[in-house]
Amino acid sequence: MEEKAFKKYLKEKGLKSTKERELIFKEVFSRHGHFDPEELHMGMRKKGLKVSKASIYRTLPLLLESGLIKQVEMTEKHAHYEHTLGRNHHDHMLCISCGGVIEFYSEALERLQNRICKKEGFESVTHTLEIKGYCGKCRKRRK
Amino acid sequence: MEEKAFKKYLKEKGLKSTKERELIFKEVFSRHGHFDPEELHMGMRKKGLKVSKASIYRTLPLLLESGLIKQVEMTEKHAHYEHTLGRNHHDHMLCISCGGVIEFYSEALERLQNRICKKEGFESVTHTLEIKGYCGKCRKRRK
DNA sequence: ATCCTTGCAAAGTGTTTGCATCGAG
DNA sequence: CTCGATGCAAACACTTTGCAAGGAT
Repeated sequence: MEEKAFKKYLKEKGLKSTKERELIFKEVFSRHGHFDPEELHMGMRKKGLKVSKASIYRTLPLLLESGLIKQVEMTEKHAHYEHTLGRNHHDHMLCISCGGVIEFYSEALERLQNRICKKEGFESVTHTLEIKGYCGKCRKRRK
Repeated sequence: MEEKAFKKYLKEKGLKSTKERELIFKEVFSRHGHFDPEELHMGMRKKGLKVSKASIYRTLPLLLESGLIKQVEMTEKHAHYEHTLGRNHHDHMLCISCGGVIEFYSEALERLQNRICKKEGFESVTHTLEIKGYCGKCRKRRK
């Protein structure tokens, strides 16, 4: 199991391997799809494992940092809106190295996405695409 | 101005056109990028317009439903995670209505993205695509 | 006159934190 | 023995709601 990876990460960070962290780790990896902290807590509770929500909330960022889980639905914690008149859509490329942002728009990409949505019976309202990598300048610099 | 569209929407719904709703409408459309309820409230306050936060929170869903604004970067109000082991890359469709998540993968989409990156001189490392909209079930329910 | 809307403050959610205690190293 | 970790409950930040008073139709 990749539990070792987690323990290794904890050790490197000078953090401790505790029973609770182990239990949380197992619960996370027993799941197949997405989960939120609450679901995780309930899942453990049903199995008779008693770990506080606080520990779950404190452990998830560790799993995140260690790369063992990832966050989906980059939820800002509050609602954001924009009005729909006169703004056109674009996507982003984010340079990991210099932090630069390239905005781009591709008609072909939009069309392809729509086709994929149709296949799933999904009605697209909006989307966010972020490609992370290295921009032209930084790529040259790295060589 | 599209203020008429809003008034029309209110009328159809049997709701009233009030001074507060008008002010909120104007503030929303005076903005160019994204905003959150708090920013909106502060913006109005600075102009000496006094409308309660509650009214803002009650008016935004109306603007949303009327299609005059859209919601960005927010589907649910809590964190979601998934673990990264043994799972291959996939993207997500998020249902705005029921919170459901559809995972999908498209080879064609990946290829197209790579092509776009190449054109920009960008070296892609990873990406996240989230399409927000209405899933099949919710689409039917809305009709 | 009716019934929707407002502002306020209280109640809800989801998440974070202070503190006393516990336990891994 | 030493610090980090835990559980609990209080604190937080954002959003929703109950209620009495006000206002649009």
